[in-house]
Amino acid sequence: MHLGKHHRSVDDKGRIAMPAAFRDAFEDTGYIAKAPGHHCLTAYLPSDFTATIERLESLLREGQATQNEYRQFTSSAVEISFDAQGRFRLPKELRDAARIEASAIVAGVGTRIEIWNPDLWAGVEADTDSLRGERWL
Amino acid sequence: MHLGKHHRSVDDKGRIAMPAAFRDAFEDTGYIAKAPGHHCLTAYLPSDFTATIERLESLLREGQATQNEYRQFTSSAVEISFDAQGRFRLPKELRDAARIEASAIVAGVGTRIEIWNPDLWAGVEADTDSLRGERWL
DNA sequence: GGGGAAGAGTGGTATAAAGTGGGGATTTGT
DNA sequence: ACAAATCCCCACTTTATACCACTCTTCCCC
Repeated sequence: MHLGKHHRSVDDKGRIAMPAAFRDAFEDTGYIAKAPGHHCLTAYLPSDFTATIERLESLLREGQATQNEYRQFTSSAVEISFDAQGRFRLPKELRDAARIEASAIVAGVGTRIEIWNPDLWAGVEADTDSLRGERWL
Repeated sequence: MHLGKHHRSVDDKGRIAMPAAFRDAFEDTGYIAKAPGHHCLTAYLPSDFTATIERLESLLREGQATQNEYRQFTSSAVEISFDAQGRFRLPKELRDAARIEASAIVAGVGTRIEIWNPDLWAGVEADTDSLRGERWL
C-alpha cells in the first residue's frame, strides 16, 4: 500500500530520487510505464508489473484488448534501477510523454505509484466536482 | 520479456544497432521475419523462432493455417548475426516489405521484438481508441 | 536546549558503454 | 574480370553509469 505525495526535483540527466517511503518496497529494480491516457507515469514493483502484463496478455488472448494496446504499454515500459542515493533515471521519452521537466510529483496511489507533472497534478487536486466521499468514508 | 522503444538509424548498408537492452538476450544469432500483415518485422530469439515455427506447423496439421501462410512466413525469415558493435544487417527485401529506409523503431513488445517504419509506428501510438487501461491497470 | 549522528535529497565529475559512420579487404554473382 | 554486395575492422560522438561531495532535516542522546 503506497501513500503520500512527494515533490521531487528532476535534474538535467533525468534523475529522480525515489521517496524513502516507497524505496524500501523496491528491492533492486522496478518498472515504469506510461499510464493509459498518458497523463502521468506509473511505477511498478517487479511483481506488480509482471502481474499487470499477465492481466493484459490474458485480455489479449480473449480479444478484450488490442495488439496496439499491448504494443503501447510494453514499448513504453522501462526497467529502472537505483543508484547509491536511491535515485532512478527517467528516460527522456517518458519525461516528454508526461510533460515532466525540472520537477515532478511522486504520489502513492494505494495499489500503485504515479509520477506527475506538478501542474497536471494540481489539476487532479482541483477536481473537486467528482468528490463524493459520503459514499465510502 | 522485452520492453522499451528505441529509435535507430539504418545506414546505407542496411545495418541496424540492436538496442543494448535486447542484445544480451541474443547469444550470437537471431531470426527476423515479416509480421503477418507485413506492417512491421518481428525479431526472434533462436528458441522463440523454433517455437513459433512449431506452433505454425501444428496449426497447419490441424487445418487452422494454410500452406501459403506457412510459405510466406518461412520464406520471409532470415537468420541474423551481430558485428562487433552489436549491429545486424536487415536485407533489402525485408526493409522494403516494412517500408524501412533511413531509420526504424525497434520496440520491445513483451514476448517479441518488432521493427517498424517510424511513421507507421506513429500510427500505432495514435491509436488511442482502444486504450481502456482501467480494465487491467 | 545544544551537539552530534544518521538519513534524505541534490549536484557535479570521471569513466565506461552505446550508437553511428566509414574504409578497405573479401566474397558473390554476372 | 568486373561490379556489387558483404564482412571485418577502426574511429568518433553521444549517452549512460558509477562514484564522490555537499546541504539540510530529523532524531537521538547527553
